Amino acid sequence: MAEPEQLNRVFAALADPTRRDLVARLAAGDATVGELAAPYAVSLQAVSKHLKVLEDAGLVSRSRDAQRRPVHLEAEVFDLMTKWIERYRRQAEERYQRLDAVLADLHNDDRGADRAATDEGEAS
Amino acid sequence: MAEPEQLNRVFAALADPTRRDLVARLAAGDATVGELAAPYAVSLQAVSKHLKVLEDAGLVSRSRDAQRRPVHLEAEVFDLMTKWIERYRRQAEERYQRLDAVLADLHNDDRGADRAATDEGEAS
DNA sequence: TCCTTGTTCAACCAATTGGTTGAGCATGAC
DNA sequence: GTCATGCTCAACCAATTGGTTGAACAAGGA
Repeated sequence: MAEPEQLNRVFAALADPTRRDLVARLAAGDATVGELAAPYAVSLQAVSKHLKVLEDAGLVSRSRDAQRRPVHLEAEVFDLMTKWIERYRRQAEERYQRLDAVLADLHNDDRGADRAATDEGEAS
Repeated sequence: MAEPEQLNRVFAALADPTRRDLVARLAAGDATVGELAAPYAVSLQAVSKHLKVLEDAGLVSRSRDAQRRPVHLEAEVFDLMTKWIERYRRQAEERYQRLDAVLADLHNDDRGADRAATDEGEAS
């Protein structure tokens, strides 16, 4: 899958609180669709749909065990997101630091100018 | 804003490639709506809507400069996402490590049993 | 073979989303 | 005041989404 398209799907998948909760519970271990659906007020079919969304995003995989379809979290996909996020956070932070440096320089120049003026005043 | 609701909005906001591109460009510095809209094929109003989604998610803020509305990236919100992601990634990784340890133990036991059996064979 | 269990598929519905266009508003320039 | 600029608001449209129910499928147990 193209990376931008996968980013679309992963972010969209995690935009739903039910799906985030599914991911949270799957981090503790694999589970079947029935087990996953039990705590929610919605139908089993709705949960099955949510799992399909997560699967299409590459966040989970499903195998087979008799009638059951155990669901497994594929945590590597998280890296795709954190890489994207960290890249721009770092860029923004570096920009702030440069801005701070410029402001600090301006401040120092001001203080330097003040001190020079004072020195001149004292000398005159 | 409640944290789950903000997570909904932030993830949903970044699920759109145009909005991710806006964030990427804003990481390089503030910009006006017109500047941001220029490279895209869509109308200025569409970009304005995208910026509203990013603003509602807390990802950008807008101030005023005469007729212009400079847009500014609020990079702190990224932390909310990375905190959520890292929590479950760590949990999943720890689980894998425990599983590896169990498998290694089983393997050692097997080798131990093999060796014991061999020893017994050799001893008998 | 038929039944039960676990799950998916299909059709439908209401709400949301991303886009459009046209009108309107805020602000500085004349 | 009038005008131009930069942007938002409102109404609308097609496509997508999250939910429903009912039917169908896959696989083990009686």
